[in-house]
Amino acid sequence: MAKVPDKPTIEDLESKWTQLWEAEGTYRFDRTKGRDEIFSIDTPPPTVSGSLHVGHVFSYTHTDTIARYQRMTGSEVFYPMGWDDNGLPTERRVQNYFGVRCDPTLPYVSDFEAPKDAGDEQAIKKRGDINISRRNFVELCHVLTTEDEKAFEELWKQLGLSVDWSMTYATIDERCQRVAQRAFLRNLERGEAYQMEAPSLWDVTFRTAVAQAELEDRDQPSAYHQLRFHRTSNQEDIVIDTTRPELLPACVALVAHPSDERYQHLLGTTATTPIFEVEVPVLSHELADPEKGTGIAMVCTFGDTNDVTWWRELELPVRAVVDRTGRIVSDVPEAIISPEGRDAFARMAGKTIFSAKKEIVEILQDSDELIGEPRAITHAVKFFEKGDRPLEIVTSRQWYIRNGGRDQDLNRDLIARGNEMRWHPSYMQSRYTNWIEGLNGDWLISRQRFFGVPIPLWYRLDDAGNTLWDDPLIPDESALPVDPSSDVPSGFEEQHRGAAGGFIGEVDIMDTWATSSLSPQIACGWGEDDDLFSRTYPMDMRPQAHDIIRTWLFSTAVRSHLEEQVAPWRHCALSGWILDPDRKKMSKSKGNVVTPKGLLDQYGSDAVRYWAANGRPGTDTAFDEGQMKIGRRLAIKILNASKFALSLAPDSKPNLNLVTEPLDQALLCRLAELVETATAAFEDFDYARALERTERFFWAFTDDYVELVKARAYGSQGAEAAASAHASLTTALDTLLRLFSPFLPFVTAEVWSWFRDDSIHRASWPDHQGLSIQLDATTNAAVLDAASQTLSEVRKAKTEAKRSLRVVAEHVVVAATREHLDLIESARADLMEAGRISTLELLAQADGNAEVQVTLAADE
RNA sequence: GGGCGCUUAGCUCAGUUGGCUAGAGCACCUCCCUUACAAGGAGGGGGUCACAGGUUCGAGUCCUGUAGCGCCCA
Repeated sequence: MAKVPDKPTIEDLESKWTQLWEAEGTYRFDRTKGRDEIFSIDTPPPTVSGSLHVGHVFSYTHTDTIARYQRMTGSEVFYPMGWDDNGLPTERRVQNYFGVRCDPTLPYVSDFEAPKDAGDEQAIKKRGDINISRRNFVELCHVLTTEDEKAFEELWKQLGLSVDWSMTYATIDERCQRVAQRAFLRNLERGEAYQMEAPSLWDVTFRTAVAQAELEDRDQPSAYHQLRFHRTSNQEDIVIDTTRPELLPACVALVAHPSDERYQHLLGTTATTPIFEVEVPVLSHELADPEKGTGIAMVCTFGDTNDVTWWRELELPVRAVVDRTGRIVSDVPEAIISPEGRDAFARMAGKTIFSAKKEIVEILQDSDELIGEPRAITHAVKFFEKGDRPLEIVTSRQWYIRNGGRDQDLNRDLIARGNEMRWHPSYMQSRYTNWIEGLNGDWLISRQRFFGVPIPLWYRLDDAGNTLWDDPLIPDESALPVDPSSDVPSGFEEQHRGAAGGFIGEVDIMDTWATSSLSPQIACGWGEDDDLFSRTYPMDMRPQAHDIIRTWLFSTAVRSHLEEQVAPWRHCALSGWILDPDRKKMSKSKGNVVTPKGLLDQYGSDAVRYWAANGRPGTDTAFDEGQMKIGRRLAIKILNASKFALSLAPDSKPNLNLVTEPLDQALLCRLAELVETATAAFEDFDYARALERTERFFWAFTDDYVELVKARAYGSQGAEAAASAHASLTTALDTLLRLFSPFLPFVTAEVWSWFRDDSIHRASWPDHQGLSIQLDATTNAAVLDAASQTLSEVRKAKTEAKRSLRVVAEHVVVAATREHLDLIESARADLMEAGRISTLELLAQADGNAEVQVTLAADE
């Protein structure tokens, strides 16, 4: 047992205690415990792409307070940490850092060495990018992410997360790949995964399909172009407004609202497109907006998602003119037959959307088919959330997982899974429900990227070398993970790859969510460690930010529903965001991100945690160094107050039998109330409330109670009275340290070590009933309030007289009800000593508030 | 346009079954080197709880509407 230091300090507590916790296995998970004894936490693995920011510190601290609380209530906490290193950010860093490009058609080179000039921008620019195979590319990704993971782990340790660091995983490691591929194959087997030639939103910059969850609308300047469509006989033209005149050759129909009287007479007839002279039907559909443009729209392959709906529901043909690079295709669509039409198309072929639009506008103007000038408008356009060019819609073969977007029953089931989880705060559930209700398609999981988990399939080639997409070659589960670009399906040899009668590998990888949606399965050892799985799944808690409800939370619920017919967690805790001082969301793209390392060094981890834990569940919180300063002050105060209590009563074990003084009993009574409140708050995942109440109690404890009993504790009223104060002080200290320990793990561990041999972080959470049951039934907690209030009045009198607090109060008169005076009477001796009162007179009056008159000693 | 939240002191926020004479910290002002703590401590000023109605003995709290802000989705 360490001695109480003369000059306690919070400096360097982090390095001391992280080492001790590591050495003693304080947070080690004991997997022999049964499911009922375990509290399992599904930490969303942070994306390892350079640096953490304070938002991570914020929300992971929230989780850690819950983990620590649960551990103290006797739960065995299962709290592994993962790293999400899939995806674009890593891929781009690898490309730039090493100067390489992935070419999935290249063979794997087993003795490939990372370029020596990695990180040297100029050298890389000079030599140009090196093309390498996917497997070699992924290996380079590992080189970088391993470094990042180390840095992350160090920071988390410094922050004091009570994670079992022996159980980390990375979403691209071999086990995660195996889990992701196995889950996919099971989905495939049950018909939940399927491939389809379908229109999908396509980012021409990233050359990849984009899922519904990754979309965002952005207002873009555009322009309505008014075009004439011609009728077959000499009737008047149909005038339409379009923002995409370059898609005119892709036009397949005109569509008006069924109740729009202006166009009733046209429904069922046909019209021909200007310039290209293609005959298209005039149809009706609810989605045509009579308010928009002229009220009748041109349907193309595919200008926007409405076009896709119309194509599907009106059974229209496909007439694609935009390729995946975002350019007009070179082959003239078959539907265009007129020589003029074909010439016009030839002028657009190969051009970008932008240039093709200029070209067609010119053609339209020259032939007088464009009415007036284009009219500028602003409208919402779909973007990939990470992209900077509007998405195009292309038709391609992609893999999907059913998520209720096209299936009413599944949709309902998934919404119902939301009721199996408790949401913190509860209103967040409606975000989940609303998202599912608004789905209009299944989950697109194909990504035309390199760094990620490959879709584990091959396809046969027939004797003519055509790919037989519909009957994929499926690996045995025991062979997973596989990379179809370098591994060979059973029954084939590498030489058969790409050859007629042979096979080809699927080149796409899975969406990063297709792996990270399996974090409960990954963490709990699904299919790898059935024993662990049965003890930890479904998990108790999943914390996350509220912006990923539609992505991460939802996709995880989908996988869990499909695989285990259960909700993945019992509690979803949603944390808010960090706002900068201008109340803008902190994000890398805004460049207003604060990195946490400096803050942890400057204020101490406990102080930063204090700030974070003050952010209420689900509530956005301003970044506020002032709060960290307060946290730091609180930590120091705990050290000093503890030093005082322990130096007065070094050997005193909390023993409530010794607590005889009414004031001391009153304190413990209030303490029991505090424990009850803090416990209830934690049970409701409201760590912020628990902290706030504990802190409020603590300041009142040091300001008033400690001051009131100080003299008595030094022995001024005899041994028995002193013992009562000692027992009360040590009980309060012992309890407060436990209540603070989830928030301030370092300073509480430090103080605990001054008088206890065990770890406070394995100690039990205080029990309010255990505390109150030992108190005298006649205990009146109001004694503390009355004494504190009176002391405060005496101090006020001294302060207002601009005198020192040490000055003697010769005569103090308290006028109050008999009842109130009785309270003061029972703390009379303490009050007189704390206030340096010579004569304390209690004056009974019938009613009214207590009044205190103070006569100070004359100046010396 | 739909959904969800927020609006309380100059700032950041508490206020959880309606009982408040509305609180805390920061900032500001005054005072005090007091043997746990000057990286302290003791005090003070400061609010028609966004607005308008309603329910109630009683509303910051419940209901309705309005406005502004934010987020998510069309």
